[in-house]
Amino acid sequence: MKIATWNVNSLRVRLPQVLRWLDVHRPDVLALQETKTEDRDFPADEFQRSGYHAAFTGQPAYNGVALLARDPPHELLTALPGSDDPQRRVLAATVGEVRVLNVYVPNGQSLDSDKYRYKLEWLAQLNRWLGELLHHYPRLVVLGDFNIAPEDRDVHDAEMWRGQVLVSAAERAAFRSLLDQGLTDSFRLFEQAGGHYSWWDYRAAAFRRNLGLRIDHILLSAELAARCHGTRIDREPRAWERPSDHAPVTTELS
DNA sequence: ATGGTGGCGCGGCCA
Repeated sequence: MKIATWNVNSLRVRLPQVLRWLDVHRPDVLALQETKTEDRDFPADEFQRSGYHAAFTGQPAYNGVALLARDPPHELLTALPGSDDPQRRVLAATVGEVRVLNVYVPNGQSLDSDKYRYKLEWLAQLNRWLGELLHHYPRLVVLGDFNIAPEDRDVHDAEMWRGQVLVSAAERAAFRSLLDQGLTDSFRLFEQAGGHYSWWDYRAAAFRRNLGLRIDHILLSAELAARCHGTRIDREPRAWERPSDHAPVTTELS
């Protein structure tokens, strides 16, 4: 089973790239973030023609998450439990025997921002939900744009980034809490080296110079981690014309 | 050079 995640930074702009990528890689599940698409405008028909069912929760201009799946997704949830947050950042569904939780974690903007406090509170809510999720769904994958580089080796220049948003100690502690509850960063099951990134700023030719961060993750419950054969970051679409600033990440499970 | 690029939507916000 192939499960992938991709922050597309506008599905309207990136639809041809997503269809192209799906056609080549044929994942069983693709989680999208930053669709920036209202539900009534979601291009479900286009994905249907490519053999994918779609589940989605979106809003105009910002946020928005979706799941594309070859088998129909069911038991949909579109928010953190008990949350009345209007920002569309969560989509959970069951596909086959796997529970999939697609997240678009808030960016946080800067450490002195209200958005940073919102990010940490959002992560605390996710952490509070996770124990229950793992209890109910031993085959759980939590994936998406976490907007956190977990360790210095996930950052192109750790000294330059030190203390900034996406790498701060509080964000990393929140990410670590997800792992401590029983999730595994599937990328690190197979690759220990630095220099592997999933996001590169549009500015300053960051991709060409590989000045990136690894902030898109596929986290697996113990049962799924034991079945994981590999997780890779596909840099190819980042080099296409008019790319997303994020690369897709894919994991393979037996 | 507190810049740079991109998306949304048409001014300013967000990443």
